[in-house]
Amino acid sequence: MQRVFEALSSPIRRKILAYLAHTDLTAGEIAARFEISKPAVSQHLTVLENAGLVTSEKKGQYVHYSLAPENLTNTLNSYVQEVCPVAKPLKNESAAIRRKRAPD
Amino acid sequence: MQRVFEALSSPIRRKILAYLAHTDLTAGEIAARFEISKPAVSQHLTVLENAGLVTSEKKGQYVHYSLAPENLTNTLNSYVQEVCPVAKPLKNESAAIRRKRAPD
DNA sequence: TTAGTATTTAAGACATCACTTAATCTCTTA
DNA sequence: TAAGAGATTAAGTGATGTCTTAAATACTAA
Repeated sequence: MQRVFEALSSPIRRKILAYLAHTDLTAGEIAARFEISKPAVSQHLTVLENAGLVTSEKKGQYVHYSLAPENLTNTLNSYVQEVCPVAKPLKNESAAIRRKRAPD
Repeated sequence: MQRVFEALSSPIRRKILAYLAHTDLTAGEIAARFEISKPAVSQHLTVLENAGLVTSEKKGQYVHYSLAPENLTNTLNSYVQEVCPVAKPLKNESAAIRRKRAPD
């Protein structure tokens, strides 16, 4: 919980998550999308991984990073429910998406 | 967005929000629940207010703080939808709560 | 084995954050 | 008006976060 919110407090880290939401990327591919140094990006990736928001897998000399969406979703939704139990949980558009899925 | 996540990155500030989720409190009542100094709490309240997560109203010599649940809910839910558009948005229990409300 | 690429680790500089105490401001009430 | 309480502002200090460059590690391929 703490690590998740700490990880999300950085704009760069949120941007990394946004990239990974579209597709997996290697460390180098992620670093190429920012103007800061590779070690700096690597440190951000470590923070995200320690928060359980991304996973990494070494393939040869590359390290592939993937989004771990469940932890982010679960943490934020749980927190919203904890602090705002009576709040309208979602915007209409997302509610519409949800209706198309099988409710379990 | 940035201010919201920045505000939520502090355990003390999240705890303040949790208190305010139950009831409005004055600055002094909030400060009494923590071991840090009153000015420190006041600074945290400023951060929360600048993020739009709480509102304050001066009544006589007291300042009453209230949760502003909509901004928190909207920001976090929007963010979840942005990064995890295919994720199951809410836990079952909260989905149940939602079903009881009028969907608009 | 050697050179080159991908990535992380290490060390240190600099900025920002969170706290403290002291001072200030506002309001109440004797 | 003066004293006192509630709250914030100001100023300074120590801790934490984020960046850099340099070095180390791991893998690939000539």
